[in-house]
Amino acid sequence: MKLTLPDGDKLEIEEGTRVIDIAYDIGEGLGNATVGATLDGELLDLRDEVVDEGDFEIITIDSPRANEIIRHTASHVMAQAVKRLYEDVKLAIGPAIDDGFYYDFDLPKSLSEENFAEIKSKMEDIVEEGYEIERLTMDAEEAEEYLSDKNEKYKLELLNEFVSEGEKEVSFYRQDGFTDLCEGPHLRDTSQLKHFELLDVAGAYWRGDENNVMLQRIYATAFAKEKNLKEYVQRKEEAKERDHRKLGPELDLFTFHPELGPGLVYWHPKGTEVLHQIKEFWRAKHRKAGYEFVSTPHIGKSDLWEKSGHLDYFREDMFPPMRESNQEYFLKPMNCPFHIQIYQSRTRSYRDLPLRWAELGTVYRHERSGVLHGLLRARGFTQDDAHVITTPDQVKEEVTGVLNLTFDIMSAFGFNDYKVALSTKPEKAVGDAKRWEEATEALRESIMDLGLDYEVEKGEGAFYGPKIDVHLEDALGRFWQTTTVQFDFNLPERFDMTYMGSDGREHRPYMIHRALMGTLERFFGLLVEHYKGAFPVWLSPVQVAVLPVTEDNNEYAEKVAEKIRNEGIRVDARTGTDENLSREIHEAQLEKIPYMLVVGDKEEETGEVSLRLRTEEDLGPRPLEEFIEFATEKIEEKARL
RNA sequence: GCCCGUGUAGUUCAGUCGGUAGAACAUCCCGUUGGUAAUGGGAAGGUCGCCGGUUCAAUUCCGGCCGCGGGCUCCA
Repeated sequence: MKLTLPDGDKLEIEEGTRVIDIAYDIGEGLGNATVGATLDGELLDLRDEVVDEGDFEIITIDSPRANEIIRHTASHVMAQAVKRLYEDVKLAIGPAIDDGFYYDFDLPKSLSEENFAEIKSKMEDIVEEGYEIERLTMDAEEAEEYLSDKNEKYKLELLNEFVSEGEKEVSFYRQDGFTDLCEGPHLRDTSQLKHFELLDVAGAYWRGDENNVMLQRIYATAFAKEKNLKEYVQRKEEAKERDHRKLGPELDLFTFHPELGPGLVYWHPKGTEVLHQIKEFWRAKHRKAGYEFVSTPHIGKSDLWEKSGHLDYFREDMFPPMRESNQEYFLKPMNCPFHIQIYQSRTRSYRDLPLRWAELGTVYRHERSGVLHGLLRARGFTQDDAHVITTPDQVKEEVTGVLNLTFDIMSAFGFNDYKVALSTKPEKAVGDAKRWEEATEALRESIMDLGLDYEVEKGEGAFYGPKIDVHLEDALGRFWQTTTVQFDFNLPERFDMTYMGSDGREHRPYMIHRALMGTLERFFGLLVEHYKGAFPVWLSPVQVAVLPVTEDNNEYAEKVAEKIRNEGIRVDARTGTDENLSREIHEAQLEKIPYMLVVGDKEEETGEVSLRLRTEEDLGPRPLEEFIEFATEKIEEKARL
């Protein structure tokens, strides 16, 4: 049989030849460097026998795909180290993940970061001792006996599952005395493991189920080159620097006051200014896209939530009710039932559709205490919510419209890379099959029409309808879920929404929930991290700081500021302080104010201002009018600076 | 909600092997009128997260609760 090599050459091999033997066949150097291979993109262990034809590529320790293998082996080495160190350790699972790997253990001792040094040092021993890693296979019975002997109850559970899935044989990997039920792939030798770091210890439920016991998980990472490990650590530090929970209070944008209610945001004047800019922009874009705006109450009687089904299915996530005489009122966790009331206020005709109703609706959800995370996961938040109510034949066009609007808005914030996910019908679902199919197809076709790459998340849709989620990539290459476009077959049914068709009969409309930025809080948080607090001029709470050189220039500074303010630009004259210029610049710099105007005797004489950017560039003096023109233009075009 | 960690001035942190605490920055006051990232001096500021227990004495030891952080689960 033939394999196609990366350079296009065909390699004739005998079926069942091992990866490592193929590598040596190509060249001895390559053979020595081999840690695995890919066949049509699938990762193979170096010990695997190749039985299919396809695109074949050898992986050496330096290739990007090698990380997966390195980390998998690193997780075994870590597990072995933990077993060497502590009593009564049972192994659960230890896979490679995106940025590293982890291993889940069950042991009586509770692990903490203080133990990292000794674990790492034992790992280094195992690396130094340089054990060959061998693979062995056992049939189900043998394996069961072996694992029972070792008292590895979690591994036994996994084994039983494999067997019930029809596996006759399972593989183990062994280095020194350490043997682990494992599919691989792995390195050839523990000495190939060079650069690794333990990162965190955390709890994790066995099999991810909160009804199961909690295991102890150690997160760690490993790389082929020290340089890459350092870069990774740096990236983590950079992310810490950008953390909106640190920058928010530092830049006087917002605070939390947990003693007065965890997960509830207090927006300071500067944060509120930024928020207003975002909202104004959002409104303008929606108006242009043919949306109308609605405003609805924050609370509603229990009848409403009973009818919507929230009290049955969402109650845990709602704040407890407030009572008024013998009635219960609930804070809204969603806006939809209210929008439906507006729809129901009169008989709707097919001529009215589509309706596109948007509201920056503030909702409250009683999120479980452990999940709160600054602005990204709060208990009170504002959705940039809208409901699109359409006839069946308008569905696709409406979805396309929503996606276009999304990308239009996002590009203004400098987001141009996305991941799109289409989630299909889950096992437990309401609504008829035909509607599910139509809606899912409409979503799919819209994505295709826009030429977007997307992934299908099978069965991941909500019980009430399929959805599209969009994840944005930020300046640090991290992805954030923002946009969601969801069909709802449940609420129109529950509220018996109808419209009069051209045939004179009542029809059930399609309803689409959509939030483009997701929630303003979350979006704001991600903007802070994306920009590292240095908002583009149009968003900056203070766009210009006027800095007098001495107090004698205060009057001129005020005059300059007034002229700028009259042009609608947000400006702050720093005349209330007698600090020297360097100090004023230092402070404006820390506040990340885009433009600093230095005004001293020289400027006062000529009616000029000296412009300094927050990027530390001194652009020198220019007439005030010229600066105003410059700034206005930058704001207009939504420039970064 | 669960596991681990953690909680000292506005902020970042030190400290007390049980005798009620200290620095830097920020704040306020005084002096300096300074030309592109921190002027000098002084003052004020903390029931050491909350409640309970042990003790002559608790910020320190023990227990409970709350919050925060890293994860897990959850996000109809």
